[in-house]
Amino acid sequence: MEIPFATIERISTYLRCLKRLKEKGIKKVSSRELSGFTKTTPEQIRKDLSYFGRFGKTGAGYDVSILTRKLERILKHKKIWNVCIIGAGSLGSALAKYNAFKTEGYDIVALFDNDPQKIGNNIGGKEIYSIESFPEITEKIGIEIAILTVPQEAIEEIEPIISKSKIRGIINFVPQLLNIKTRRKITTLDVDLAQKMYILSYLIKNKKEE
Amino acid sequence: MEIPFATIERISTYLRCLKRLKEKGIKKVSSRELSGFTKTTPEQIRKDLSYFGRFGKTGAGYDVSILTRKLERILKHKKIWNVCIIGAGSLGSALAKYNAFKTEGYDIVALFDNDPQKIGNNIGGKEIYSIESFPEITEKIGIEIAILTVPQEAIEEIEPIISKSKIRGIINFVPQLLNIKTRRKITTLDVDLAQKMYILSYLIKNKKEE
DNA sequence: TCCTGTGAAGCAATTCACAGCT
DNA sequence: AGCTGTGAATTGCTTCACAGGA
Repeated sequence: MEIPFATIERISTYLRCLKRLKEKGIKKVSSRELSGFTKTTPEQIRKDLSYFGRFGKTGAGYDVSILTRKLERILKHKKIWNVCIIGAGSLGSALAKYNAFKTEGYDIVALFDNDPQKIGNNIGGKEIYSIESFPEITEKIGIEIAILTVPQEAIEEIEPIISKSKIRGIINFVPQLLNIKTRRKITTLDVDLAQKMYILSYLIKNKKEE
Repeated sequence: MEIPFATIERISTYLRCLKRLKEKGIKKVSSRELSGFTKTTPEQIRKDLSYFGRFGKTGAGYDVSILTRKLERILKHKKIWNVCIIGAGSLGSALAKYNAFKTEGYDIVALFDNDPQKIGNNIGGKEIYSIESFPEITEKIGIEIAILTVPQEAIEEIEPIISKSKIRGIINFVPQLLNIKTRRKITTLDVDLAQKMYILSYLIKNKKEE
């Protein structure tokens, strides 16, 4: 069965909420309660979960711990993913320091740049390596996910280097699609912040009055 | 007619591509050519555009300049939007320096923080103001969009302050939904980077072999 | 001939409604 | 009574196929 992409997006939201509930010591949650923390309906939550199995108890809702574990297993087949950042500019450096993903099991362990001035420096305890050593270093450390934050002009130089490596996934902050050959080989997810701005201003303009 | 959200997302991608083409001096583009820069089909592009009008010439494609202008008008009813950043931590500061939106007409002009140490400082030429002065300053400067990059714990303190202001749109990097009252009043767009990580690892795991 | 614009068809996702468990 | 899980109905989106203009 083909699982809708939107379902995957929502599942990761549910997981985030469940983790919060768990921290708060809450043991049980119903689809109705969970929907209060998201923009979805209880039916949608149950349908989404049903793609992957039966996790609830009829009449009683879901066990927070169990559901958390199950959803984690659905979304992550490794407990810890090593992640690197390509492009140690302001955004790349910030993400390295920010490191909001570590608690979720995505650990930023290295940065790469082509600026000799930067190479060897440390950002938030992570070393900046030369982009030339990308394939070796990533393989040695066991990095399979890269966050791409290079300037747009650098994209063409970078792509073949990534392509040669063992990288399996890219989060791409560069406002340009990687070429089709790269995308076929490596799963890429585009995050275009300028696009978000456009969308937001459209939504503001066309906000429904209530 | 109700315009699909996905259409709005794609339209902003088309706009980005058109701007690039314009810079390169390209005058004409067909839906087929444009689809080469996106993940869409020519039919989808034509359908998306048809929600808003007829912009092409049969047999000849689209005039890049004209279409750019039209799409900009669809997505932005103001030429320049002033934007502020709430939370001058590493992510907020990076976005202020990064400023990739300026060329798109979204200009970051101020930051806000609650740390007395930071207030008065300058980041990329933008002053950091006290969060207490948020409603006055934003109104004075004419800021209608805020980028929210505060730590999660600060959310509850921040929300009533934003609510009291003239802010109309929020790009929310905090991995938590704002409360429904705020969301009804202010258009919010959530950008959860940890969620992207989860989605990426799911996609890696379930990548279709070809 | 080439390309746009668009109804109609086809497909996919969401919502409904209820059976069944506790 | 309260809640899950899920076929069926519905809604919404995308793709098809073609009329019509340059």
